[in-house]
Amino acid sequence: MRIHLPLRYPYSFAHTTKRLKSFEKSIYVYREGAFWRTIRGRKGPLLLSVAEDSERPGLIAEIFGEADPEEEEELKGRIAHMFGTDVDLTPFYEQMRQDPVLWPVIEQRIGMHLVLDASLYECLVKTIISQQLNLSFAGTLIERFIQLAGDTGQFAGETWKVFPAAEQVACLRYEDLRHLQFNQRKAEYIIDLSRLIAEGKLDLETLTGLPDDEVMKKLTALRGIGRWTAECLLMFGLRRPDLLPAADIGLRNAVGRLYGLPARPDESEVRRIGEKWAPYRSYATFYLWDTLG
DNA sequence: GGCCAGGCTAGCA
DNA sequence: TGCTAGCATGGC
Repeated sequence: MRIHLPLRYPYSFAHTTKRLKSFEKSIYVYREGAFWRTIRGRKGPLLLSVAEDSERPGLIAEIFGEADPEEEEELKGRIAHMFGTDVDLTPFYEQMRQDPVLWPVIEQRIGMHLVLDASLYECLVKTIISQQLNLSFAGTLIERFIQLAGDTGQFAGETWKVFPAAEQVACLRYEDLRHLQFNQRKAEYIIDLSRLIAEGKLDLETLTGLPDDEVMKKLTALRGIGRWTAECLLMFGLRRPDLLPAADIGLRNAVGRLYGLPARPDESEVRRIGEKWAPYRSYATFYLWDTLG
């Protein structure tokens, strides 16, 4: 199945996928100009490749595996949402020109969009795993988690891992994750969350229609999810435009460095500096994180 | 070896 | 309501 996706420019596929290369593991691969990963379709795992369309402006997505023909429109919508193809960055850029410190950072990355995870569940689990860990080790743990709990798909003779569904993780024991070097509480957070979903007591998709503050309230009521994790889901799972995870250590470092502050700013200082980025604080955060490399 | 990581909870004042 | 120790382990 081949799907053409028109783009809203400015859109730089190179800037947009650059960040993904650092996540290259079993479910993310970037080769020959195309981004590859597995997703879950109605009938089972699918392999997705996305690249720039060489014949006309836009992206071209190819889907391998047993996709339901009636699923095409749905898949098109999902991929468009993942890659932000209908997001217009122009108003954000117009506003950021007013910030002489941040603008040069943005100007070097014109057309950089955010690529979302394939599901809210995947986003939430990855974010919980990443809590308080350096990104390198967090990536190692995510990879081990996928290898342990994820299933596999066969596509054109190649075997691919698929990010596990909540039902698969719900069957694990805490000690299974302990063996991967998760701490006890993180193992509990992830398995307990997965059990809630598998038992039908929590439906992350219902968050899609709620305003930011209600999403925050629902998520932070769950054990293991604090403000930072909820903000990350809003930004990286739901593509909400105006979040500022001001307590985030990486964001504080980036702001301190860029604005030439004598010491790392605290949360309130970041919030004060970031006020002028509203209503696009998520994008400002995303571009600032990108400066950390 | 020591300190820090794109935090959160539980326990205490 | 606000503060803090403890968590586990890699990276530097």
